[in-house]
Amino acid sequence: MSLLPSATVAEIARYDGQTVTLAGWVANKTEKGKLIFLRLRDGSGAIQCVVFKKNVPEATFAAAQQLTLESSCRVSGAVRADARAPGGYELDVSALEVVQVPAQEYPIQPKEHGTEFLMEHRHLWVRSAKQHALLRIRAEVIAAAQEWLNSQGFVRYDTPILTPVAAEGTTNLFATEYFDLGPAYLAQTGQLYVESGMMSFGKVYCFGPTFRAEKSKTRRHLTEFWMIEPEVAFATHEDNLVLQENFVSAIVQRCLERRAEDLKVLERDTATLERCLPPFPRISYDDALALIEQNQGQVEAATPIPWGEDLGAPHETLIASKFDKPVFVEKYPAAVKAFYMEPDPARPEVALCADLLAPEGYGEIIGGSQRIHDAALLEQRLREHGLPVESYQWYLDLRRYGSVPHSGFGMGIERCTAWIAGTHHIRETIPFPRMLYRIYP
RNA sequence: UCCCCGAUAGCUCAACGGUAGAGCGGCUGACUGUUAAUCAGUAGGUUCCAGGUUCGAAUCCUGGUCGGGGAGCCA
Repeated sequence: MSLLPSATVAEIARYDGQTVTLAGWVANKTEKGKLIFLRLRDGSGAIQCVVFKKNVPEATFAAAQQLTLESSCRVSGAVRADARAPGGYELDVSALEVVQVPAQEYPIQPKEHGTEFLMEHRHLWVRSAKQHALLRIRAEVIAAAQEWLNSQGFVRYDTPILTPVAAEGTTNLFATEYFDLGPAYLAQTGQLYVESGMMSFGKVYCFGPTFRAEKSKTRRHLTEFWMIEPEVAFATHEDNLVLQENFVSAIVQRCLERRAEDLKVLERDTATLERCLPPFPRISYDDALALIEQNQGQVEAATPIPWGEDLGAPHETLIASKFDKPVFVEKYPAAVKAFYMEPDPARPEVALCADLLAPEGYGEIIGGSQRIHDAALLEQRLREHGLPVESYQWYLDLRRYGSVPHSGFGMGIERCTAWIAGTHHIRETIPFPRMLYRIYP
């Protein structure tokens, strides 16, 4: 015997006139004497179920009266199109099987709550309509990203989460003891490892959680976030930018196609998303400095900076505000960037790198570069950054045996989702966000 | 690590040194079209913690705890 429903709310229209059994949770209930309205949520959507006292046995009506918010139940009845019902269809209930009525009142009410309260109840909050829509969009972003790369001939190549050394510096790492082999660190990128796969398969990507012990307390930061990192052999910096704009556009367009309902729930203005088609505008770091100079005062704290200094968050906001599509900022001073970035042959003081800034102030969603493919230069950079060259021998090997120019990038799933969904804070784009002052639940 | 803000009923908040309050939610009752229903009734408090000032502290002061926003850094 199965307890599975015979239909889902998402496909209710095809059952018009038929009797079906739905299974789910009570999202809302209104009693009106001999009439009870239940809004039933089944994971695929929500539908209004109507219980008339005269249409059901006394015990069934009594059971319906007992239901409270988030009670679980199985409901049978005839599907009927009704203009009065939200969603266009409702269920005329003929039978009701209560699975559980909570002993205590469900904490989250259909009204305003504070952030702290909601975060404390994150395990329940994910049932709410807005969170449901947001997490569905996250799932779509992930599926779209992987399926698009697969369709382009990429091979998924999983990189380790426990690593012996730091890729981008040592201060922002979570450490743990690894048996008798000393400290191990949670990966803050899969990039170095994925480069080995690039030499094996040509086009690869890794996808998984990454960890940064940064004491960041902003709406753009999590200590644990998910990143997808493609890497391509023989790809130059230029090729890399083309790949990124095609990749991001494909993800956005797929969300527009398949998650229109969820974007509507979130009241997302989709106009800027629809414009998100290649090519994306590109400006150099030098142009960015000029742009900041010309527009000072427009964004608070976006004050002019001397050449060689990295852009801050307010600067990125100002730059992004000048474009109606994602914009690449390329060729940063090599000194402020990671050790593995290839210098521009025409101007060795800048790196062949780019950040992709999302429109509307959602910040940097991609960071990428062409990688150094010369073993001697790479080793020199390791030394300049004070990194232990012995630990990077395997990484240097990649440049000793058939080295080729290659490029890649990393896209943050949460930041990308926050932008597409139009959510202010990225903590809502992952089921259980990990932040500086929160690890529960 | 630094700067700013906050903590009062289950939730969202008010109470300007002088009796601890409202709305929502809960519970009880009424209602055949509700969409976060409406109406009537009802229960519900260690005002984050510790100390201080004062005749008197939710309110002022000091320290702490927890949380929120931002910076730096990054995706």
